[in-house]
Amino acid sequence: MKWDTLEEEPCSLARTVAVIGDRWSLLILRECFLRKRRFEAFQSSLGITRHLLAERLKKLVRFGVLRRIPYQESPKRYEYILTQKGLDLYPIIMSIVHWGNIHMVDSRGRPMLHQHKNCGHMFDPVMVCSECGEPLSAKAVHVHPGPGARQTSPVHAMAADDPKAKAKTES
Amino acid sequence: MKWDTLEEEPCSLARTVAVIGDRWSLLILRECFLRKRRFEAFQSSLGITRHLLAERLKKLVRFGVLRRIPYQESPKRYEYILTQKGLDLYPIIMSIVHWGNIHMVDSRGRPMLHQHKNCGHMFDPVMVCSECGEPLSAKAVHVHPGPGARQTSPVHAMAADDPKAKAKTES
DNA sequence: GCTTTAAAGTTCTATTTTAGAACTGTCAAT
DNA sequence: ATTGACAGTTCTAAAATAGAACTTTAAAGC
Repeated sequence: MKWDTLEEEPCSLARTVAVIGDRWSLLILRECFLRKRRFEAFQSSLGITRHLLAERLKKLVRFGVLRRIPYQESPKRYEYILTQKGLDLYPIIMSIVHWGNIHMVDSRGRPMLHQHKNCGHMFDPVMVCSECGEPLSAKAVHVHPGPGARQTSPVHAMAADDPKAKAKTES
Repeated sequence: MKWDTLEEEPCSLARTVAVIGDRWSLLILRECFLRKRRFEAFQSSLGITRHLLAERLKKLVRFGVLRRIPYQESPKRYEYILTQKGLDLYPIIMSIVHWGNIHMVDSRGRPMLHQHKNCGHMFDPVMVCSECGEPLSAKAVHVHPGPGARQTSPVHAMAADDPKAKAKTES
């Protein structure tokens, strides 16, 4: 698969993976949510190569997740801050952290604890149904094709406008 | 960074990224949640190379996310099913899909819709506080070091038992 | 009996990505 | 005049991925 076409696939998971589904982007975003903003700060706390960091930051800016903003003139210096689109990644980050807390911690326990300012308590994130408020599980969800669904063919066969593509993948 | 040590870092996000943070794993897991179980089914619907698919399935089995189970004898054939640890990835998958639904869909609309069997409604996933039930946002959360937190040094400087490592990274 | 088909991989080379280190340009501070 | 901070860029070597062909076991069709 060509990864530069992943973002055009008729699948919201695939399109999001085009943005965050590589080895470094989620770690960079973790730093963003921990209020890091600058190139040197990212580089030194992650140990990412400068080359890759520059590339990933460009990609995140291109996708509108980060904004590159000058924080001083002469020499012109920039910092990277989360846009609203970037802030909206918070549930993804938190659900990843929570899964790690449950399934990947060692005997020392959790590296981080989270406190909800609204209620004051230490908490875990819980994913619930927007309609009834009950916690969600895979088995309680039924999936339907939406208006943007592909017709029949699998992802990788869609590119060419080959009239036989559909028949071929169904054989 | 060596990616085979990522899973030992004192960060639940990094440890989870060690499991799902590559280009294919999340797409494979999407298929798992859509009830796909077999090698050929994964391969043909994703277009992943057979080599990579075999590697990724091994990795997911090694991490306890999938279990490899024989479904027939002679010739012995196996299928891959989600463990409880794997099923617990559902909030991650759903939050990724939801972000894509909000920020990455084209004019045709969502590729998939989700119906909650419990209440019958089409829904979106919402992440709430386990203690007060309110929806979460990054700005309403305060982060504290937990019992498994690293002491002071950044990730990449922790490996060697070099007594100067700590001082060096603080300079 | 011989050939084809299916499933679940394995093996091979070519291409792309990433790692690791050094280098650049602009300015402020010493 | 030199050093250092910051935000990158440029290079080569190593690793990962793509793409295709090959393997094994056994059932099905002729």
